[in-house]
Amino acid sequence: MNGIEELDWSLIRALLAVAEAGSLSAAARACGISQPTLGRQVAAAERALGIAVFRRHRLGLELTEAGAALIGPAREMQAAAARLMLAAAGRASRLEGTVRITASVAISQRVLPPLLARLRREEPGIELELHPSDDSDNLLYREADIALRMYRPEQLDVVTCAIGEIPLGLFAAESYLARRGRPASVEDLFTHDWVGLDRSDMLIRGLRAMGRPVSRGFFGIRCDDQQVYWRLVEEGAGIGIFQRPLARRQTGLVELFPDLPLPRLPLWLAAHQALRQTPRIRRVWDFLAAELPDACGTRAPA
Amino acid sequence: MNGIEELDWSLIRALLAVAEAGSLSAAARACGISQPTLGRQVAAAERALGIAVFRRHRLGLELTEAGAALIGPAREMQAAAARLMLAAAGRASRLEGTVRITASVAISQRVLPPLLARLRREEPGIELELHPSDDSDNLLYREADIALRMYRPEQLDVVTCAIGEIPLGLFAAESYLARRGRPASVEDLFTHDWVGLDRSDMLIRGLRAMGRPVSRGFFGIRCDDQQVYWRLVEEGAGIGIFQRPLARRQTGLVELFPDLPLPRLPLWLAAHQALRQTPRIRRVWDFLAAELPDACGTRAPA
DNA sequence: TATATTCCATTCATTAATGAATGGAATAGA
DNA sequence: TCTATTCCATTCATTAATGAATGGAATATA
Repeated sequence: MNGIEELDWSLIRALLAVAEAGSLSAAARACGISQPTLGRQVAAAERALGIAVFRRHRLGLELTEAGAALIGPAREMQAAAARLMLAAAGRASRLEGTVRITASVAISQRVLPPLLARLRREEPGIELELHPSDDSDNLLYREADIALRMYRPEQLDVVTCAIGEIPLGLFAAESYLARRGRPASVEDLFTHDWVGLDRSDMLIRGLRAMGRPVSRGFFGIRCDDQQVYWRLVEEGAGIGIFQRPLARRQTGLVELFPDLPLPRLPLWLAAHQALRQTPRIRRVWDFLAAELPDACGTRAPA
Repeated sequence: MNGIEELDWSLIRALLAVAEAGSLSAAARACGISQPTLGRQVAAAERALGIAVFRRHRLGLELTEAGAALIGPAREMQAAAARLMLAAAGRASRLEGTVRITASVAISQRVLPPLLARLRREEPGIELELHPSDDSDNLLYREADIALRMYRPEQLDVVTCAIGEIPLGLFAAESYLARRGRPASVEDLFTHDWVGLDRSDMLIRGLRAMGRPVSRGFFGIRCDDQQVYWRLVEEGAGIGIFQRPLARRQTGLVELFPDLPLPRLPLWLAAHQALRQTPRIRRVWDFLAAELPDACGTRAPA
């Protein structure tokens, strides 16, 4: 290739990865290649372009002024590449390839495994990647094809489907109740130990809506990590609030005041509009839309 | 690399090259790689994208409908890559690297060698590529950094510099004149044999402007290839018209009627605007702008 | 001060990509 | 009908790219 088309486009992508990650090692990890390889690719790009794109220092690589001038076009290539791949995905007709799903940690652990196992049996050509995450970051576009979210994503170009509302319930471990006694009334509930959340104010807002304003200090122990939250309640650290259908499957947990009106968690399925036309993603979407209401207990028993 | 950034960008370029060339072999030649390699790259891209980008048939590869949807984004990547490389070239500060020059065959052979040899001695860090071509295709953007043209390029973004006008002269070989006698008058000229051009009508137009309209058949022998044209006249095939300064350096050729008013050939230097700011290209440009008027005889003797 | 961590750069063995050579198919022209 | 040409696809040897391992430097921490 002659003239200005000499530069291998893959090298441009290497430049962009390093510019974004700030170091060879971090960029190499993100790209799934080795650090020496990426270093060589950056060096090759610099030789081909005739400029120093980065300054090397201990904590990584920093764009030179000349290098910074390349980032705009590199990003445009990236966006165009994304469009190309979306266009191709929209034309793929086989039920093959990878579908990446992101969902909360709780749902990833307690709802999706049996469903996805079944889906794999029904569609052996479709490979599934499950990314548990409680981050509310918008992962949808870059790292997942389908997202399960407890709020309605409002990003442009994203298609959403309401699965239902997940009922919540108060639960305590049998060991806790054996030690502290079972709350005799709703008022009594608030004399007990609770497990709370650290940075999230979800529980505080929920209790305020019940007419019970509390502060962070009300929760003697707090943790945002859902897995750890479950373990704390299971071990008798206090009363916790869970998605009722999931907690009812957990032995050793007792529901308190099942008829107490608690807020419900909405559950939405989301996918990028263009990707959703891809047969494999369409298949997974339809499967989840059909199966999740029952699996999450969002549908009243018939 | 996760998500939609999985596809090696170099494969996209391969797709584009084949889409534009219409066959693996032609695209491979244009890219300077082998046909099997390109075939593999296209196959790898098709596998990664999960669609058939091309239909193979005897005379090459034809875009499928799905493949055609990819060309827009691929072209956008190409444009962005070009912008990136222009940005980099504008930041290169060393007098190093390759400069590609295109000029007519005659000038490439008879004018530029001594000049470029000298430039190489003055600037050993600059590598030069010379592409002789009589094509009036716009090669400027893709295959050459600097072009010498006998017309003023009017493409947008191209900077031009007038070098001067090359005087033309009528010449014949001594052997021809020994055999046919020297033309006694201008009228006598037209009873002689002439070497003409095949597809180009330049000579016909020139003679018409002299009040001597002739048809193609007036030239008993015709060839568009400049090298062959020279050889034919040298071998005594007939009278030819040449750039006077170049022909005067050729032993064995005699100029006829030096005072006969003939059209003159304009000579222009052209470069892409953004590229011309690159130090090495700037250096070559300045050198040629300074040296070419004398070398081509476009400047009147002081 | 010693240890741990993270970074980039280099070496060497392994793997992947490439190109030369070849074959088969289709078409045009003598 | 035979030959020449151009195309894509395949095989095998060669070359280039890659990754594991390693080393040195800089910084933070016990």
